[in-house]
Amino acid sequence: MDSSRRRNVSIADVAALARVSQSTVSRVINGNIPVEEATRKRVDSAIQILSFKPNLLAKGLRKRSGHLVGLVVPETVHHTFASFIQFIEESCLRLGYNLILGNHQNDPDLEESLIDNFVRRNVDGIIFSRVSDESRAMRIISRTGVPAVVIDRAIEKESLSSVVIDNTSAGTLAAEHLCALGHTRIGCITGSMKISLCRERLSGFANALEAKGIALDERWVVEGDFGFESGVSAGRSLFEREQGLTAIWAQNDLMAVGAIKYLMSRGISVPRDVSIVGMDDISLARMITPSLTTVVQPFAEICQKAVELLLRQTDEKPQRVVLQPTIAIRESTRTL
Amino acid sequence: MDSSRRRNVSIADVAALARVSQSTVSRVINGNIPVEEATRKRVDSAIQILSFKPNLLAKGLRKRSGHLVGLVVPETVHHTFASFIQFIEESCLRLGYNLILGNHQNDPDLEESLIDNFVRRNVDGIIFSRVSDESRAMRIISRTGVPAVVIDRAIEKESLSSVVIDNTSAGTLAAEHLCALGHTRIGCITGSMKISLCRERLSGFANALEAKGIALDERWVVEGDFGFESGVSAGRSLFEREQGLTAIWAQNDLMAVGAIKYLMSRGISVPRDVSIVGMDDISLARMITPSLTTVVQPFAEICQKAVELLLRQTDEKPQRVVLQPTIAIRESTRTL
DNA sequence: TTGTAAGCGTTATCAT
DNA sequence: ATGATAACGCTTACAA
Repeated sequence: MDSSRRRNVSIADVAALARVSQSTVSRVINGNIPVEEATRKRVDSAIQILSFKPNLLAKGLRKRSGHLVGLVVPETVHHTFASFIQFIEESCLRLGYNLILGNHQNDPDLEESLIDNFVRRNVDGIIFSRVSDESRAMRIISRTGVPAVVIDRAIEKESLSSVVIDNTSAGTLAAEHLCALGHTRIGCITGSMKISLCRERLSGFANALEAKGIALDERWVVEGDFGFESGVSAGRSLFEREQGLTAIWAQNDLMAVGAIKYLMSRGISVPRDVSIVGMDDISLARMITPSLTTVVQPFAEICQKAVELLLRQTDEKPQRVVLQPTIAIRESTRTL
Repeated sequence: MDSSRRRNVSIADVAALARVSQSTVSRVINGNIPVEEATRKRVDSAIQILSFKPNLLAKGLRKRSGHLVGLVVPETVHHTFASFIQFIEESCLRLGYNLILGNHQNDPDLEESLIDNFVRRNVDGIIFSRVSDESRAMRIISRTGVPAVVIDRAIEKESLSSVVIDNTSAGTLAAEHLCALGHTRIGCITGSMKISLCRERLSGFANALEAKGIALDERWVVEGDFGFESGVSAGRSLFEREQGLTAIWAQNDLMAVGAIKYLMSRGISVPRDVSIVGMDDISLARMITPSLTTVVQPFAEICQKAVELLLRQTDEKPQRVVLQPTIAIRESTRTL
């Protein structure tokens, strides 16, 4: 079967077979403009017979809307991003949009070219999870006027819509859980302090502890980079010299798991000797032993909200949606 | 800045500014047809001035090629699929193609509509990792004549190109490693035996053991479904009654981790009491304690090959590329 | 080397 | 309610 350069069956073929004009076929397909029952039937059956599927490039070109949502992430292997991709694709599909995906590897040039490509495909909007070069991305976005939403990490400038979680509240949740278990010597492994959400998490954590009369000694706070390895090193720097810590909150699960890895390598037992709380609730959290108590991000809602925001975005001013985290208590924490 | 329905700057604008015809502009952009140095300069500067970016829908419509690769996966949260997405996107981008992504959730209807959508976007090819309904997918593919490649799991019919690993050899690798450590009472947790690759892995494993004079008792083989939970149950059914097993190969890492989870909950130590080998080498493998000895799949090469195969595919007959796995030895196995 | 014009497959405007 | 026809923004014969 020679299949290489077959001409697509087009609206014209349908029109010919149904003995109507192309416009009528279009009307039948889109169903917004009235068309007589009899002709509709003829058209419908012609469509069936030819198994006609309207070409989306032509439609997108004409309507200046590709029925396409672009998603930009730094990479896809991290569970967090994989979740975003999953849920965003689902939400898009539900609304009849397809997802076009790009990872910049924290390379601003790559990111720029991705955005460019998306725009050139008449995407109806772009969702960013992490931006490698804020100002540059902003510039392109505002130049082209494509709707955009940032998730997970808020942008400094208020010019873009975003869906984030209440990071202060995340810190509070972790702190209150550990306090309730009777811990008083509590440490924290943060993400990069350049990132505002990490600072927010930390201050929520510190304030909640303080409210219980517990001080967060600054030697007990160590900065990581959200990666597994940085969790290992952070664990080392917290426990190499004995400081009497009995509990740690890591600002994401990967670092929590890294810290656990270090502790176990030292023969320190979790949770008998030290309680660990993570954040994100990636699937890994249930798989390790001990399973990880963690502050859970509502990934599904974040994504759904983001897509809604993106596609409903008439020229209104940018919105910011804030969702609340919860906490899942598992085996890695216990009463002192 | 009113940005909502601005007309895109088009090739016509460039032509006007450079005082040439559209075709000349097109020639300059695509660079295949000779054009005089002077005019090229005028056109180039006009392009700069207007910061013209050719619209990809128009181009794709005209050329009957969206410069787009479709990727169909069952879901994106599993590390395996996340890896595929990552590497395939990279490979595509390197060749100037964008990636459009869809997850069918093992729902054949959804899968069909995804494929349809992709075709309607004039994709240059579709890569499948797992197919939810083989025959149906096949039908659509061959009806539309779009190039397609299956990765990770070979299709029964030889009508499609595929990139797979040598699963027999994977089994051999696992078996030989465990034999070398002196184990003789060795079990296996397989994926679904309906899947041919699982049967291949098992026979490779069994044959290699046999070659060393070791029998694989059929009570020591239990079937899982590649999920974490099934690894837990498989662990249970292998160790609930004492059978004296000292080593296990799980056909993927998730099940291996599940088995470890079960063993630890029973107070059985890995690797002191039981050695465990996984397969895939997902990032999790290095993160758990003990880190997991595992048969590693060359994800990056698989994806690169798949994209190459897909895009180089002239109307030749379907090809099958087989890649070799290796083994990474870590903490979860030790000499008996 | 360059320009003209047709075509890719839709939708939208304007008649009828 | 339906049909012609001009866009949408590009490539590609065919001419010049």
